[in-house]
Amino acid sequence: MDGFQRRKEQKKRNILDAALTLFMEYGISKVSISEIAKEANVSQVTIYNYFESKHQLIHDVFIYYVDKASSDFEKIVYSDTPFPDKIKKIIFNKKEVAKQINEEFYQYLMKEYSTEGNYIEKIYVEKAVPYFTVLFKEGKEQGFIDPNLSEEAILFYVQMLKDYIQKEDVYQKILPLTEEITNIFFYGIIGKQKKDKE
Amino acid sequence: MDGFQRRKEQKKRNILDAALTLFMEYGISKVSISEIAKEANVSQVTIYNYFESKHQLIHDVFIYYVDKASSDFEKIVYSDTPFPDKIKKIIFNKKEVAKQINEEFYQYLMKEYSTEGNYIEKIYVEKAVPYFTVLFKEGKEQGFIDPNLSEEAILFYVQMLKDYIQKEDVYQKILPLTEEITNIFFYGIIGKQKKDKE
Amino acid sequence: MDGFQRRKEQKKRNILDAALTLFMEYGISKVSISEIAKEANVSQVTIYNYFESKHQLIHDVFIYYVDKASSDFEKIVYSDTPFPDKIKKIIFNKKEVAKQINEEFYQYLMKEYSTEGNYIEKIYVEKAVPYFTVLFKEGKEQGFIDPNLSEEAILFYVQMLKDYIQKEDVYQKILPLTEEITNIFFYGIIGKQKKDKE
Amino acid sequence: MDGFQRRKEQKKRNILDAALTLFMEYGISKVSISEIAKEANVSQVTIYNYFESKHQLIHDVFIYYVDKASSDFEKIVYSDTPFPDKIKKIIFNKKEVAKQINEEFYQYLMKEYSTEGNYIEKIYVEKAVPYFTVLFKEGKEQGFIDPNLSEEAILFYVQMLKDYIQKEDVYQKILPLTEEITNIFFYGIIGKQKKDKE
DNA sequence: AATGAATGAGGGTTCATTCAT
DNA sequence: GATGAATGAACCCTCATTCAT
Repeated sequence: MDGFQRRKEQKKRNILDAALTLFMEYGISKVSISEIAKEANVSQVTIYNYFESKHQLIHDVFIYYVDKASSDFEKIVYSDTPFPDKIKKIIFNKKEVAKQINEEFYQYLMKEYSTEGNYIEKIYVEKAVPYFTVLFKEGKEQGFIDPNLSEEAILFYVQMLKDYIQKEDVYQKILPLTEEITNIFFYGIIGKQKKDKE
Repeated sequence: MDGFQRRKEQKKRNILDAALTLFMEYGISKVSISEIAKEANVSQVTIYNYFESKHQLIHDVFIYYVDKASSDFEKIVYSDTPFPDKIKKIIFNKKEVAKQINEEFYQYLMKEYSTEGNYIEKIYVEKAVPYFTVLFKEGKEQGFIDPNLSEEAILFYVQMLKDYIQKEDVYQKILPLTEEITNIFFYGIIGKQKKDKE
Repeated sequence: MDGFQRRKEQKKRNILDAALTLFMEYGISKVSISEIAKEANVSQVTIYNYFESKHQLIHDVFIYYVDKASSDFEKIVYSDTPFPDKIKKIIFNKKEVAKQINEEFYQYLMKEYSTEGNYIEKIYVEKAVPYFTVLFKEGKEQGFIDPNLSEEAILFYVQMLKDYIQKEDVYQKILPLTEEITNIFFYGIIGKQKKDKE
Repeated sequence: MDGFQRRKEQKKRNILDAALTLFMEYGISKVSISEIAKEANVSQVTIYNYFESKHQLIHDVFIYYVDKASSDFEKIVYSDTPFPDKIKKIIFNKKEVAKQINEEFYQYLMKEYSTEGNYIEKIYVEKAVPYFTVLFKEGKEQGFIDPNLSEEAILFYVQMLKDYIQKEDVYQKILPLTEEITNIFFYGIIGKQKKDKE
């Protein structure tokens, strides 16, 4: 990739970054192309030169986001850390993805692309799910996960916790409860039971 | 309340209903005053006569919504049903509130009102939390809830499950996992452990 | 029609007039909604309140124009004037329609509506052709028109002359040739031939 | 002209051809520089290197067009064909110019250049009129044209028929009327009269 | 000479809100 | 009190044109 290409890619990334930041902060429909342009220090038209339409930009930002996020997953999953800590990190560590993803972002994509054969879903599954699979296998082997539980159910559960906690307003309130939440996750609301003869 | 008043109140409710329906279906920013007016069979200006601005309308719709929702809670909490079924109902039963509440609705309010000293939060706490308290007390007495768990933690957990599952797209996917999800909620991902001497 | 209605209709006509004037002067694509708004002394949005889109406005302007034009035809056809003078008037008299119709106007409509089953064509035929028929019958009876000529052919011919001469730039140049053009129309380029025994 | 020059000229022609094609198909204002660039396989800037502005490009395309068209005239006029057939060819033969010229093209030039002392007019007169003159002389000598008719009048008449028939939509409708139209052109709407003692 | 990248100006359209009746 | 009519501001997008390489 020569200098031209590199600078071009850089600018594209600038725009994607600016858009991602704004989308996550204010939602999608509240953010105008002109605001993104200002944030990225380019003209509106430049954005249109790189992305055909706002729709397309949103789509590309999503891909960009999923890429980033799944690469963070990967690091955690293959890191040299005890299983429970990995889970904690995934659920609670906001640093893992630069910032939270605004819910509208997800909603928008789900709606807009629902006609395209769950394209979004497909991408997500391809990129992120494999790492989860590896993680859950580890969890089961080490006795942290009930072997009777399906991968889908656990995936849903982790996803939910993660997504929910990512929300700015929730995050603040939940911080002091981290330990408790983790416990519920592992042992349920009924609490840790003594094992036989333990 | 005389006839005039009553008719006036009725019209106000019509508008609130129309707005709520549309907000939940399409999100807030996608719904225009003109659409609400059409749905409620009044003129746009009539809406302004009752509610100062779109902002104010949204706010009032939220109050209206919370009222409705908490009344549903109340019924469940005080119903003659085993504790686990109450929980299931709260988490999974979509009927409890007419339709799902669009996420943007929540987000919008959280953001718009965050400056107003968590006004929304206050309302929610006042209306809905008391019922949860009653419910959790019951749960602890019957041994379904670890007595060491704080009310906040459980509340958060229930809320999260409930909110998340309310999402249209999630709901469909989760249906077959209902049993498993419930199990995780009660016993954690580690699964049901045998109690001593049980 | 009460006062409200009348004023509304009046405003609609103002807009149609403004649009017609501008379209005929500058063509369709060169005229922006904002210019029409300025010319009609209303805001852009008002135009959108009356006409759904620029497309629709153009369409309505066309109907408006055809109505006006055919009413002018009617007057000429049923007036108490010798046949040749009627023809002359139709072809040369610009006053008959306020101003010339810009060619792009016609083209635009033809293209845009070609999918709608020649809607434009239908309107034109309904409104204007009947008067031509009356006129040609008169011409044939009085021996001014070769009885072997089909109505279509003559209609085409008159139309063409009329349209062509309506063009601003052509009109100026043609004025001194009026007599000659009329002669060619009646007697062809071969000129007036003596009739038998005349 | 060396190789450089020749290649340069070729590229210029490519651009002119591309522009002419597109203008005739879609009109002038609907065609963007970027589309012309794509059609001609050059960059937008290259177009600006050869032609100062879109305005200038349009102008040059017109010259290019008139050149082409008048060369077609020339061939017909000097061909070995009876006079009436030459006329027919000129009026009805679309092949003579690659495709019809979009009306807007003509209009645009007429308007834009009207301030420049009828520059367009001048070019047209210089290039095309001389051939018409030759033709009409032939017509008069052979008795096909009334010797009392001025050249201007006949020129106008032929031009008009030609232009009008060139229109795509008109052309289709007129085809079955060719014979009749020709007759009207030669003998007028009054029809062929018997000559004395004929 | 040729191009990819960038842009100011402007176009059609929608929206929350106000005016006038 | 209720409404039809009107609007300023903003949005997405396109275009002719220029900059930088």
